[in-house]
Amino acid sequence: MTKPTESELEILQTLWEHGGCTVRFVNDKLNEQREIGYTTTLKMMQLMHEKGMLKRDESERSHVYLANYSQAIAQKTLLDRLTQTVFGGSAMQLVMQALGNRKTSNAELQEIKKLIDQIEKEKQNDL
Amino acid sequence: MTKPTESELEILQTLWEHGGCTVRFVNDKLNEQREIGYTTTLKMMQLMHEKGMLKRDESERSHVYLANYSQAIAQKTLLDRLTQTVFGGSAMQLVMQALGNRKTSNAELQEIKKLIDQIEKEKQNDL
DNA sequence: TTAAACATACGAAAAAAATCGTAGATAAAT
DNA sequence: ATTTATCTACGATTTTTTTCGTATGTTTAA
Repeated sequence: MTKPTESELEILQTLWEHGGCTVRFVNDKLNEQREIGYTTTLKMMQLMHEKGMLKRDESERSHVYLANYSQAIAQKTLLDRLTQTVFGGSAMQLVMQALGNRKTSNAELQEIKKLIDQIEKEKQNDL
Repeated sequence: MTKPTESELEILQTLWEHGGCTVRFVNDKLNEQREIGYTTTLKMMQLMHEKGMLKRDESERSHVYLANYSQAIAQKTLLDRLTQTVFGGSAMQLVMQALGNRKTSNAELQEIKKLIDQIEKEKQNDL
């Protein structure tokens, strides 16, 4: 699957969050962020469908679109790319930035620690 | 400063890593990744210079370019955006992915733990 | 001292991404 | 039963990004 553009991501985001959506719904969502014409969104989603990035159900007059590109894959792909392009390949640096630059709740911090412990344990087992 | 495009990032990356560079040098670096003509890179860097994204020293025949857009800012900007667009705003999720999806060394994991402890302490002080 | 290599500037063009108008069909509202 | 609103499809157009050829001047090397 070819990497999504900025606009495509906006749409995917809506679909990831809400599941199956009509063009109308997605367009309304997008318009909460910025002005964008209905047919623009429509065209966009049609193209994404042709590309195989979205699935759609045409049984009703208002077609219902679904993401056919998982959030998990997008996360991995884009995170990898970001790591390469601005963090010189160091995932650690990225993590440090992410943690430092914003308020993360204590509970979240605990969870991350737990995750780290878990990773360390797995490493032990691999020896 | 306007957000850098993909190609601009490639160039910035080289400059961040190597400091002041000639077009020739940058072009050679880029060609280690993919084929790209010399004048293409030249034009690119000239445009970035006009935009204020790069500085340049014209005292020699081969101009020397420097990033005028800090890696730190790029990191923050793009990380924020990625968090919004594919992680539904959750920095934690991003961190988990980053840690889980790749081999991070023990030393690095320790450092992250340390960082977390530090953040927690700071939180204490703020109470 | 001439030819080859290398540099910048400039102008365009090609490619990619985003935007929208209009037509034609169907459904909803009056 | 009309009018109004809503959909999709289609075809362009606009904007942004990427790419490169050519002209022209300056070193370098033969």
